[in-house]
Amino acid sequence: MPPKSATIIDVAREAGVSIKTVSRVVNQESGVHSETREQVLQVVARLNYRPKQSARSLAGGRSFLIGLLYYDPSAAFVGGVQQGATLRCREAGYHLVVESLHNDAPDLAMQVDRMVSALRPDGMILTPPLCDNPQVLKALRDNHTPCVLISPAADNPDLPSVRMDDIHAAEEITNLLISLGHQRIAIIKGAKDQVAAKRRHQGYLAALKSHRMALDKDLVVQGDFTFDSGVEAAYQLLSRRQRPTAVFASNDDMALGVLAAAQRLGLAVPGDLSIVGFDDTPAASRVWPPLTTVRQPMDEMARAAVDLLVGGAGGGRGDAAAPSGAERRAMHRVLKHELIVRDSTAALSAKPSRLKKA
Amino acid sequence: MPPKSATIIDVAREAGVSIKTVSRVVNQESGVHSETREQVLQVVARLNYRPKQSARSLAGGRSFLIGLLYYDPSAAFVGGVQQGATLRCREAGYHLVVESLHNDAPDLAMQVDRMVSALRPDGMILTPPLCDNPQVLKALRDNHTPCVLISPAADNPDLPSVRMDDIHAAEEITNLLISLGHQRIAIIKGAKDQVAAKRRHQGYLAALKSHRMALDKDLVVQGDFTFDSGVEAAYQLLSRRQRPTAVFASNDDMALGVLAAAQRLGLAVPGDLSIVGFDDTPAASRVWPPLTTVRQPMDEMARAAVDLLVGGAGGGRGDAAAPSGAERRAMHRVLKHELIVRDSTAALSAKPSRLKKA
DNA sequence: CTGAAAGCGCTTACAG
DNA sequence: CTGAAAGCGCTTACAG
Repeated sequence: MPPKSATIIDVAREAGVSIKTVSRVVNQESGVHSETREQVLQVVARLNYRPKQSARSLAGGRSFLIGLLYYDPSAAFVGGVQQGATLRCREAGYHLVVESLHNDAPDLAMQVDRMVSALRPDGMILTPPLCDNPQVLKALRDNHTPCVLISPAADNPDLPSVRMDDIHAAEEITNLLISLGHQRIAIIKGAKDQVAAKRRHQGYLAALKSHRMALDKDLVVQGDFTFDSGVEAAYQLLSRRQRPTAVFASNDDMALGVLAAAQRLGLAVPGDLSIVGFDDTPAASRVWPPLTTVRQPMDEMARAAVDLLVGGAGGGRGDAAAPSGAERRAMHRVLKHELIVRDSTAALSAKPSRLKKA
Repeated sequence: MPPKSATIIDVAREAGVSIKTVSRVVNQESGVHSETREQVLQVVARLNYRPKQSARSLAGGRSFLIGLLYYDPSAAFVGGVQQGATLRCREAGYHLVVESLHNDAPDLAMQVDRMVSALRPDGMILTPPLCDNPQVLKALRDNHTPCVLISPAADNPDLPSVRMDDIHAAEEITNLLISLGHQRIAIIKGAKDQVAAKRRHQGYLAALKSHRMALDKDLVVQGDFTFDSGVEAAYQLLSRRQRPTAVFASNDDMALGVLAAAQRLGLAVPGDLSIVGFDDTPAASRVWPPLTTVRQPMDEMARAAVDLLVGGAGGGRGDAAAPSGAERRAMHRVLKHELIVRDSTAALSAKPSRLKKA
């Protein structure tokens, strides 16, 4: 027989106070005599009392649950987001419920609705591409569930968001290549329908422009963020009569593809070709040479998202009054990224080597 | 004002029945007249009624929550386990709460206790190394929380578990190398304190033995499952006067390290050296050549774990009667792995090439 | 096959 | 600074 665990009534009885006072102490409300508080705290410890989420939730309307919705579980950022979110949730006394959703499921809205109306999470964290999915957003709004968007395609005026500055990061990493003496710097663009792809391309263009370097259309190739598209793009690029001496792949998976292709072609990296990626995925540091890339502050972004949700920032309820300017700024946080310089980049060598046969 | 969502009372009123009958229909209990059932179902649909988890949990003692505890979020298997678990949970009407824990945190037991006594999950899924941590197990037992261990070091007679057969998988992949004509097959062992490392080593030895191949101690090197340890082990191995022609790294991260080292030394893979790993991590197929490896059926393992928990298999309560033989077998499931043959392995070439200079 | 009552363990709103 | 009462929305026993 599971010996029933202590309830608030047990604590109240033992401490000789009302349950309301126990509740006050446990919830750290002010206005309790410090002696009374101590008294209660001791009994709480002795009985190992822990308020039950279901009872608090039913009575108080707060579930102490935060939801995390994601699509592709293997996407570079999901792991980081989840890690940051669980940790921050624990600190704040919340718990993280995760749900893996297909972005194009026909019953997507219903799946979200089911989860939200059953669990009543106090907030929801959405990752791309779900954070840009109108169906998901509507289901959440209909249920009056606050949410925070991680790296949305566009800042939604009504919904708080957290992201990094893709444009500047891309500009910086391109600048790094330029500062190493590279003139023929190719870019492999990401999936057409993803805004991150567009922003990184913009950053690349900005870097060239600020150095008054002409854009060579031959050095711009379309990819789709997959390893295979990186391989293919690399073959295109490296078969040109005038090879690029550096490639900026819009994410690590594609950069890994470029590296693989270069190796097959017998090109030395970084000797014959410098390569940079974006994301700092686990694989980026498990190849040789390890990739120079950009680390997205995923965990910090997730922590910030949790803070927005539990901190009573209150944004995203959908029925709130129009936010003021300052509120708007607090609602859209941009976090600092980090340039990770490793061994896949080097100064342009004086005389580029010939293609060795593969 | 959030328009209050429908409660069981609303449904009962509209359908002209008692709330108990609504409860029966919603919970799919038998013994309701089919006309009544239809009637209720219609109202449920019209009002978009969904029972609230907190109320069900408080009244019924079931939370419809399953917990997943993990340590290293970047560990190869965590992603797969989580994916399988969320999906199966959704099918079963449950939700997955995740928690990232440090295996050596001083307050580990308390962290587990806090989560469990607050949330009262109906079951808990434990991944290595937490599934072998006595503190964690004790905290769960004290709270009478059923749990399932994923790939535990040893089968616990009282606790259900799900795992794959590491020994046979290692034997098979070693056999693959042997069948390709390799005679000098090195192994890089995994972390000393992990049972998977030991089992894979056993499988390697079994394969050699069944082919009456002598064990060359020089070809057995200690690693610790990290990329760096793979690099280091490879340098040791490849600097021997008699190089191995194939390497079995006990996991993909180390195999990637071997690949990186081989490339630095100017060895062709698989031409000069065949490499196999274990895990089928994302990175394994994002390098060139892609790695031959073993896929662990993580998602299926997680699904099986959820089934054991919600299927009322009832194991793991810690206060149950001693299980019978058949029960014991059902409690310890072993799932089928898969050999993934890619391009990092090839038949032994007639004349091994010399070391090119790096 | 159906229902009336009690109760799960908390918080809210109100009093004092 | 503290407490008595009501109620959150369900399920569990129990009746019939």
